[in-house]
Amino acid sequence: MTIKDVAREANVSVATVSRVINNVTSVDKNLRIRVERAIEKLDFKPNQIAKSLKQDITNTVGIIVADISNSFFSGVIREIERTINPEGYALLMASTDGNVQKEKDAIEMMHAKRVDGLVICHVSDDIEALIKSISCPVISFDRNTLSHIRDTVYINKERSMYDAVTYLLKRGHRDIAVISGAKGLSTNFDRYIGYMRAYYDWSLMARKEDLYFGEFTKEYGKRSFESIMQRDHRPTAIVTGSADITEGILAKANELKVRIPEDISLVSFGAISFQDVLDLKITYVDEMYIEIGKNIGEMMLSRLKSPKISPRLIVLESGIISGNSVKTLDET
Amino acid sequence: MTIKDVAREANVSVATVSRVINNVTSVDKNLRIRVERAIEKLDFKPNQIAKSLKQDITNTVGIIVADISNSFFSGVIREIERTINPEGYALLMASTDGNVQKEKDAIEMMHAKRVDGLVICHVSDDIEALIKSISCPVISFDRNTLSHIRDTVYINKERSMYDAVTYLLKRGHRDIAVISGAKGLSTNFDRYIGYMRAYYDWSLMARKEDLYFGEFTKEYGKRSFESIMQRDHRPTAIVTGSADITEGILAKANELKVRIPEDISLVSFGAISFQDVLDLKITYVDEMYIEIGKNIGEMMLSRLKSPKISPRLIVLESGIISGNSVKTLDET
DNA sequence: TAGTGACGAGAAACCGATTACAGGAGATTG
DNA sequence: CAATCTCCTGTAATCGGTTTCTCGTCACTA
Repeated sequence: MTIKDVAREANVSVATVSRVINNVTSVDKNLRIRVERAIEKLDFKPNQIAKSLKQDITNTVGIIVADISNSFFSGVIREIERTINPEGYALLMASTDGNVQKEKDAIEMMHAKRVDGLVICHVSDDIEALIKSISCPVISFDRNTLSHIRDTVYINKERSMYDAVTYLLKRGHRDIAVISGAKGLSTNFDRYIGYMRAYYDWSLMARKEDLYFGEFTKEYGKRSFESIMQRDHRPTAIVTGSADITEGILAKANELKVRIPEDISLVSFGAISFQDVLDLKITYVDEMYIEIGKNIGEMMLSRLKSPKISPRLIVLESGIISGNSVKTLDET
Repeated sequence: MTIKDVAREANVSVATVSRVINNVTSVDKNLRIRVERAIEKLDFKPNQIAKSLKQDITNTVGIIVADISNSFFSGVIREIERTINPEGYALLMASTDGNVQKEKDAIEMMHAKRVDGLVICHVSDDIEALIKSISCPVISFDRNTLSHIRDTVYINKERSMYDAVTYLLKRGHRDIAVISGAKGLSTNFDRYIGYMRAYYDWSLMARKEDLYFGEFTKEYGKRSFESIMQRDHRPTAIVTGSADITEGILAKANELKVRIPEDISLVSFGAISFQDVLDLKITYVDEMYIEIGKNIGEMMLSRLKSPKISPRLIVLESGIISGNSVKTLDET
């Protein structure tokens, strides 16, 4: 079932059929009706692949993240879809599991399939050459790409961490631990700098043993928290790097009968989904996945319309939502 | 940058380049080397679109669900991806928001893009004609498609509901409410039948006012629970249709200071993610998204290899995981 | 040495659409 | 009324690969 069959059925040329379908230039009314009848009769559906080949447009945007079942990513993706779908774009997705090779494979696959645009939350910095070699617009998110001139959307994590730590310092905490994801990610470097800057501004020395940079997982949250609880000298507060980590901490705290905030205070990056089920309201930094997704989607649409405009950087400033997971300490 | 450029650079025909790339038939060693050098030098990446057009194979599987940010769906999708990625398939996704028109659009889009296979958790039964018209294999999941002969993967929800209700009946409950999603979905019809069957077997009459069929959302869970709490004659137990609904109930119960299981017992379809944070362990029916995703992925791969074999139905039997959210009532 | 077969490489058709180009019919103008 | 212009429509090229077909070369056999 191709455009040829329709042309034969309607007794016109394939060109005319194509013109009717895309209603470009005026077509004689009678012919148009004949073609439309034929299309209906044969239940003809144009082959996008052929169209894409000729026009070099696929109406597809690729998205590469570590794990689509992570609620932050799936939230962002959902919002991107909501934004670009009305304009006719579909979403081709790939997960990397944080694996550099998989990430490279995913980028090559997206290029091979000629996506019109690519959204990526990259794991490795080793992909710049690859990205440069593919010709479509690329938007990075949740990662700072200082040196690389490219469209980017992210939350100012340095600022957020600075605010979170300052929030704790103001309430008397002087020994604050950080539990976050892999050290190599820019998003964690940003957190590190924010932490150090707050300590610097308060003329305090940070302790190396207070920095836990491992994985953005519930499991890592559990492990780190347990290890903190076994220390002789414990921090009085913890800032986590993601909602998953926070959940791990809460689970382990529940298991070990550690009370929050009585025994240790907690500030989370990202809200946990069951906030309203607990009497404990976690103080958290909003991860704003809806805003991020929307910004990415809109940026992509504008970029697809005008590829030539210079790269833009959208830095979202997030705020702290106060709960009751932080205890105010007496100054001594 | 096309295969022609490579052919010119290597001073061979395009056919030879193609043969080298796909290493089909033997190619002279010298020529092969020349071609490989040219590919490397020009950094040539074949255009999948062109290949797809000729071969009528896109190496892409489509997936259509209501909402990708729903944790059940994103979990299933992740597992599907894990299964089919190693075989070279990518995932094209579309959300429907439970909207019939969007669902139809999504199916047409998938067909236009000529996916090799399609996985769908459909909203409407009104799509059979559409599905039949597209020529690729289609797998339904989490929906019973009694009348339609098609590959299907789902959990036996009738049985699960029967077990859940029986579990409660055995513990002395005689007035059990159900809060679940839209009445029109087969998955809820199945729950309904399971519920009625249990009541029948125990020679009890079900009450119409105990059946809340609305939406699979946290919000609906809250609303329904609140309305239950305002009733004069309250049920002693609730079975929910999804983890989202359960979360809504827990949130509202926390707000209204209703204690579980002291004031009302609860059984959930699907585990909540923060089970281990609470002292309350919800008794739940495992939703088995990993098994579902894996079964779908494997079914799809086998189907893509042998399209002719007759449709298969995989019905997963789920079990009840006991917690402490159900109170045993004294028989009166 | 002529005939046969195997093998490898290039030419060209092909996939299914879009689109540049050419040409015919009818309208407009001098 | 002839020349020119417009407007449609069809023919054929095109997108970038794959694949069939054809043909030349070489080894082997009779």
